[in-house]
Amino acid sequence: MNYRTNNCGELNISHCGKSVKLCGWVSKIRDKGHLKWIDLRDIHGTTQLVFDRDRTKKNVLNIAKKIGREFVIQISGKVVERISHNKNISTGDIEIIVNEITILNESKNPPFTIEENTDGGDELRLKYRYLDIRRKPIQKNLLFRSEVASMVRKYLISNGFTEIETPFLIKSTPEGARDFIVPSRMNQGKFYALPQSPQTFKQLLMISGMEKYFQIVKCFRDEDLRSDRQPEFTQIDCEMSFVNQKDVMECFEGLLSDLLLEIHGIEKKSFPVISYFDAMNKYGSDKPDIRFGMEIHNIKEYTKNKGFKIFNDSEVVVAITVPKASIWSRKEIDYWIEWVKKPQVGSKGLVWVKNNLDGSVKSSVDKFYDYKNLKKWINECECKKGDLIFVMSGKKNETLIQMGKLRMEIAEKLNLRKAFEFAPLWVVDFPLFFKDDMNNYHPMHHPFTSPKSEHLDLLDEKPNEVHALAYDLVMNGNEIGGGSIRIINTKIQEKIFSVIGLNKKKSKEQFGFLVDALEFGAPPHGGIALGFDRLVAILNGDESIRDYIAFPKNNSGYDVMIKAPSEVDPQQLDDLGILKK
RNA sequence: GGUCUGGUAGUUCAGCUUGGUUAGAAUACAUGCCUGUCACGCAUGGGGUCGCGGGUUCGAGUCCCGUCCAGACCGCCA
Repeated sequence: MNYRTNNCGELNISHCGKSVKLCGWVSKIRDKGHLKWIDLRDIHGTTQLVFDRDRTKKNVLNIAKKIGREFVIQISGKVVERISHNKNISTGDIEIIVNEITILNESKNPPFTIEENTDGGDELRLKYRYLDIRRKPIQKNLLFRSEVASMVRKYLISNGFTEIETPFLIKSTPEGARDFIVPSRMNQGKFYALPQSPQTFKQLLMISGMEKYFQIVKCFRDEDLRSDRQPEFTQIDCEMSFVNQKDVMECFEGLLSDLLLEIHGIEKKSFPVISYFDAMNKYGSDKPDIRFGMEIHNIKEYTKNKGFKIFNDSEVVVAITVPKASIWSRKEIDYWIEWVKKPQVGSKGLVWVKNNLDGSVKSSVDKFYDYKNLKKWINECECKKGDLIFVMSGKKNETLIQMGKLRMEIAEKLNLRKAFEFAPLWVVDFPLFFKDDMNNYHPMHHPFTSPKSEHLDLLDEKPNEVHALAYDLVMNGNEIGGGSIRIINTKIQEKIFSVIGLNKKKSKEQFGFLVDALEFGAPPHGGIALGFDRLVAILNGDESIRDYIAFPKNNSGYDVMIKAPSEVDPQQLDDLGILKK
C-alpha cells in the first residue's frame, strides 16, 4: 500500500468528493471543542484536516486528541469544500474529513515555532537546522538554489562545456588564503590541503585538451567569516581554451543574462564594462553598486588657495551628492560625521554643503568658501536644489575607499539599494599586483594571471604599473565572479613568481607540475569562477548566504549542530603521527 | 588580532539610565470551555543558576573588572 495518494499542496475544489491519503507534519491545531482543525504540512503545501463530533468516528477523535505539533501522521479521508474559504493558500477551498488516522511518529515540542516567521533566533535555528529547514522560507531557498544550479548546468553543457571533478586532497600553497590542512596517515608528517579553488587543475585540463571545463564545486578557505563568506563554499568553476578575454566575458554575460531572464524576466542588455581605476575613482570600490547615482567627484581644483589647510594639504578632495538631503538636521549630519570617523571607516571627518531649495547655499566651511566657490562644487557634483554634498579629503586611495563606504551606507539607509533591481557589470584592467605593508608584491588575482601583452616590458622595472588580463563580474555591489586569461609562457610565469618573491626553487616546489605542463604545448586559455552561494542569494534578493546553504557554519566557523570542529581521540592523532603536547 | 552591539522563562524581548518587597510581557506548553477556525477566542496553570567568575555595597539582573558565547564590521579573504 502506498503511503499517500496526494501531497499536501495539490488538492483543490476539483478534487471534491475524492477519497485521498495524505502524509505530513502536524503544523497547527485549532480546537473549537465540537470542531477541530489540523494543518497538515509537507514541502508542497498545507492541507486542512477537519474533525467534528457528527462526521468523525470516535476512535479517530481519540487519536486526534493525542496529536501534538510536528507529529508525523498519515490520514485517509474525503475531500470536501470548506464552509469558510481561505484565499491565502492554494488548498484554501477544500478540507479533508478524516476517517482514518495513523501516528507514524511522535515529536517532542520543537524549541521554536516551525512557521514562516519563526520565533527562534539565529543560533537556535542553526543548532536545530533540520527543524529550521522544515520552514517554508528555507525550503524555498534550497529549492531555488537547486533550480539555479540546474539552469547553470543546462547553459554550460549546451555551450559545449564538460563537467569534470577535480581532487579535494591537494597540495598546500603559501600564496593567498590560508589552507585547511589534512594530515596523511600513510605519509606520516605530511599533509594534504583542501583546495581554495581548482585553479591549477582546470588549467591542466586545458593543457590536456578538454577545451571547455566546468564544475559546481566546493572550495575551502581558512579565513574569518562574514554573512556572505563561509569556510566551505561553492563555486561555478570554468575554463576555456582558445579564447581571449572578450570570449570569456561574452560567454558568462550570456549565462547571467539567461538567469536574470528566466528567473526575473529581465530583458537582456549588454553589461557595462568599467576599468578598475574608473571604478575606484567613481565609486570608491572595485565592486561598485551602480543602481543609484551618487558618484564620487574630485573637486580638488575648486578648493585650492582659500586658506582651508586640510583641503590644501590633501592629495584629493572628493565629494558625493546625497539626493534630497538639504533638509537634514544638524543631528542627522552629525550622525554621518561620526559614522565616517569609526575605525572601520577611518576618515578624519566630513565637510557638508547644503544646496537649499530656496537657492541659498550653506556649508560647514562658509568661513573659507563663498557662494561662488561653493556653486562650483555644486555644478561639478551635479547637485540639484534640495540636495546635499558630503566632502572628504586625504590620501587618494584611502579617501576614495572611505567615500565609497559612506556612499554605500547612505544608499542603504535611504533604501536606494533595491533587492530586486539588478545591475551587473564587468570590472576590467586590474593591476596585476598589489603591494602589502612590507612593500612586497602579491598577485591581485592569482599568480597565473596573464599580464597585458603591451605591459610585459614593465614587469622588471615597474611591476605596479602592469595591468592584468583579468575581469570581475559584479552585481549590486557584490563580486559574484572573477577570472583571467592565464599565462602559457614559462618565462613569463617564472618572472611573475620572482616578482612575488617565489624563487626558482620554491616555485618549482609549489607549482612545478604546472610550469612543467606549460612546456608541453599549453593552449591559450582563460576562465572564470562564480561564487555560487552568493549568486543564488543575490538573485533571490538577499545578501546573506547562510539561508541558501543547508548546513552552514556560524560566525566562528563552528557548526553548532554537529559541534565541529572537535577534539579527536589521541589514538587517531597517534595513527597520523601528530604528537599532542 | 581589533572596534561595536548583545546574552534575563522553551522562544523572542522589556527591566539596567537612577542598585531596594515576590524579576515582567508576548508567544510556546498544559488543563478546561467554545460548531467554521485558519496569527482562532476565553479562562486557569506550570515554567527563571538574570551566560560564567570575581569585585564594590547593608543589599547587584541593574555599577566595576575579567572571561566565555553570539552577531555586525575592520584586518584577512592569491
